[in-house]
Amino acid sequence: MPDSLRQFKADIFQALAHPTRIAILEFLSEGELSAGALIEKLGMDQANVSQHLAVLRARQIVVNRKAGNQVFYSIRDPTIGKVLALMRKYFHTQLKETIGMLDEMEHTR
Amino acid sequence: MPDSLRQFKADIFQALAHPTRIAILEFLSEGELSAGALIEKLGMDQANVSQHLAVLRARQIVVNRKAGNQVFYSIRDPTIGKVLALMRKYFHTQLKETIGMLDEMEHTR
DNA sequence: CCGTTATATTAGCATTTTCGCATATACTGA
DNA sequence: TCAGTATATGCGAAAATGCTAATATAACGG
Repeated sequence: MPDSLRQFKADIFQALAHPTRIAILEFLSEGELSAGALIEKLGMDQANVSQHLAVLRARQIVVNRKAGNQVFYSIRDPTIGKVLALMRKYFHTQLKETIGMLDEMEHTR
Repeated sequence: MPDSLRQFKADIFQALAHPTRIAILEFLSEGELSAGALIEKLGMDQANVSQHLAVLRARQIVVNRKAGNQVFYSIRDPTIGKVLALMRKYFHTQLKETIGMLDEMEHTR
């Protein structure tokens, strides 16, 4: 595989590599939301959220729709939602293993 | 979801967000490889590859096994392989859409 | 046209990442 | 123990990222 394709994938992962952007995508995975609604749900600064949205837009992970005064965001390809769901599963496995390890250490103390 | 969990996910994505590390994981998804074998397949500097392996190790995405002189790496959880496979699919969709768009532009020129 | 609301963009700064190079560590066989 | 091979680590510079504060743009109601 040419490196440019790997660069493309790396760029997508890079876009996902921030807690705020993950939060944004988790909210959006339940449906379209306005920028303002996201800002409120996240409880973060307007400019900050807008910048994170710009990152997601640049990678075409989200698309936006202008309606009068507001801008509504949604996830462009549901595959991204699946990636996040897989990540959730991965996280649970990792967590369980860690707990198991701690448990083991407890017993052999 | 607490932000610390999102930070954890973000850290995993961060670890995947580099073309070289994606290449490493794609090679490893076919099975265990020694550091030297990876360096040869990648055609990159030894120290550089070693540093990327360190990133993947720190996030526990890969594990290593020492055998005499060499160190063999493998992917710890197959879920990571699935994430990469999904990414491949995502990439194809995106590519097809882009081509379709270009095609459209061609016809309406 | 004006003030207000919603959103985006810019600039400056601190932090993090990546790379190349040099060096360190670990194991092997003679 | 010594030379050689395999791998890891430390360090400094350059580039990318993220935050805050300020400013810009766009649409609305009056």
